[in-house]
Amino acid sequence: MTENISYWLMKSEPNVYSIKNLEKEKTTIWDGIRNYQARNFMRSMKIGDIAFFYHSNCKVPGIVGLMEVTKLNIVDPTQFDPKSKYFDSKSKKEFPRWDCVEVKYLGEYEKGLSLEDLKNLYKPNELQVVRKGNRLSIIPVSISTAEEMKITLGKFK
DNA sequence: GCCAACGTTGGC
DNA sequence: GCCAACGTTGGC
Repeated sequence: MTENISYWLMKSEPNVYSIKNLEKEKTTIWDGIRNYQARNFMRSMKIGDIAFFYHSNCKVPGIVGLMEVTKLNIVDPTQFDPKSKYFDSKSKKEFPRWDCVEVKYLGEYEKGLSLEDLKNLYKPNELQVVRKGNRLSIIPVSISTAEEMKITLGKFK
């Protein structure tokens, strides 16, 4: 029963929220997304979808782990919290602007794939994250690329 | 710290 | 609706 699964890549800065944080928490809501394209990708996710956990803005950026989408359409609470850096004064409770998904920890890879590895393996049209200047924090990954990457990534720790 | 590549905002 | 100015992301 894998025919309807979509694959994604989700970035997080490890000094903000790393794969170790997710390992401890087991699940998390992917809050703080303030980009419409990224939000819309989350809206098109389905339960059971698989996402690669990517560490960005760090010494060795790259894929470090794997997650599964477990809940959809969660209103992002940080948009209503004036103390949060993600507070959005224009978002109304009746019409929340930002929503997200919950994801579950599946594992951290023994080796992972650095951005440098990914650039050697894939062309920009095969994997958006290797495209120069790509700033989108949630991007779709094609089934063929994703399945190949899973094989290359190998075992969890 | 620099800067390329965007996305957003707001004046007109 | 255009576009300049500004802000942010994120690799390097």
